[in-house]
Amino acid sequence: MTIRTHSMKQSHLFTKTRREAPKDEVSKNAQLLIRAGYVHKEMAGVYAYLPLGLRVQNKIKDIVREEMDAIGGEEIIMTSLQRKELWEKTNRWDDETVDVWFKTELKAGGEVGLAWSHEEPIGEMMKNYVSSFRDLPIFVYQFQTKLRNELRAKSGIMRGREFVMKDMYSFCLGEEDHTRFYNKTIDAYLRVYDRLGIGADTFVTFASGGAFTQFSHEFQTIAETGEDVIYINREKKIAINEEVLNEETLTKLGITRVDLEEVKTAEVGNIFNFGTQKAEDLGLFYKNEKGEQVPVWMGSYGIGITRVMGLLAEKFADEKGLVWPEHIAPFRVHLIELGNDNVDVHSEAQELYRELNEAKVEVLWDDRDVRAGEKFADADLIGIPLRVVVSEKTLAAGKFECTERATGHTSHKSISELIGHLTA
RNA sequence: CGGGCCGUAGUAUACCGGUAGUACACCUGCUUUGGGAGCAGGUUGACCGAGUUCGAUUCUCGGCGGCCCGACCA
Repeated sequence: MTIRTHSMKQSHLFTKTRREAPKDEVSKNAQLLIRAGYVHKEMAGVYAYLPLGLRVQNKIKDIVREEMDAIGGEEIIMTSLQRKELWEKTNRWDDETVDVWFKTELKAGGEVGLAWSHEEPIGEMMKNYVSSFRDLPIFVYQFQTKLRNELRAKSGIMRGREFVMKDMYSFCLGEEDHTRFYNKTIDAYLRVYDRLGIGADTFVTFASGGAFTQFSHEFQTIAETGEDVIYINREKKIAINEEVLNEETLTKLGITRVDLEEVKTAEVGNIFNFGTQKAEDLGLFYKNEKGEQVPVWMGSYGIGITRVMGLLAEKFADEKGLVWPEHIAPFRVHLIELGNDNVDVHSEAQELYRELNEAKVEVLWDDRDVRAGEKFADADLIGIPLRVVVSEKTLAAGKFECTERATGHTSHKSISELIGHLTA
């Protein structure tokens, strides 16, 4: 699990909120995330993740990590610099074939590529570890920064030139094993999207498959900012990408065109069956029980971590700012202390902060010496699920004022009631 | 890569062929203190290069950068 501090004082946070978004930032996710201090734009399509943004990114990764581990994934990190020769083996070094390459040269001589995918390097690496049928299956995954020289970056953090992706690769004995794992991954992905709060809007989508299978599967989430158009059947919970929408597909899936609803979506995941072609190109073989040389059956499985974050930012927001789901929010509680010059209020806030920490509740404590209105506006913008106010009023009442960001619902709770509520 | 729009303080916006004004932010002081406070004072700016011109932030060209539409996303 990611190690991070549980809580922090807002006076310690170096980022600031902004009243206005940069004028040339049109996408909603970038506007909100920049205004609230989650990300910093370095250049078009390239964003830095600041303390709040990194916490959110890590929460998303944690959920994905748990689900990948649960189906047998082993986490690794591959390299960002990649060998030219490797990609020449599969004829994908050429800019004509792959048009998103960033390439550079070693001072010592030789050309290297900057990682836009890891299919080839990981297949090559596995030659070191796979030689017998006893070595398979292998499922590995990583969270890695991908670099893609897109002609046009757009949509804030949803389509950048540098972005974080979870990519998993499966290495199986043959089609049967592969299919079993492939289907397990579909279930795992659906659990991920459920836990991210977008399960109801996310559809497994039939898309063009490439050289080895008729279809690949995309995971598409209904979203206004989406770049894709898909056709969904809510009842059967299936969807078809427009690129494969034809009579043949419809017949195969047992539906007709009138059963389908056209929606705009964002692709949040994509999984592929490579068959044995890539292993053959790379020379990744194993010996079966009979001593025969057999190519490994490969698959790849991606989730765009930062794209999902952008999508969540857009989907969970209102006119005041971000409204993070509980398991994604950078903190669980935003503790607002009003009237810092009141010694009793301050010590009460300190005590609450201490007790919440002890109860393992992540808190952002707004201990700044600014006016109430500014604290409330910032809290709304930052979008932490529960706002807890400590002030002279709450001190007199003997209970804290607790307001849910999503609903605006306010209740008054004692420390023990609050902790009970949060740890229930 | 094709097409379009744009580039003025940290941010957002004005005006202007004669060296730039406002708001927020920031700094100082006083007042204020439950929904982005008030007053007073202060700091900060024309993307780069060339051309036209007596003079260019303003006009022209080029570069660089940003956003949008399309294409692309194997």
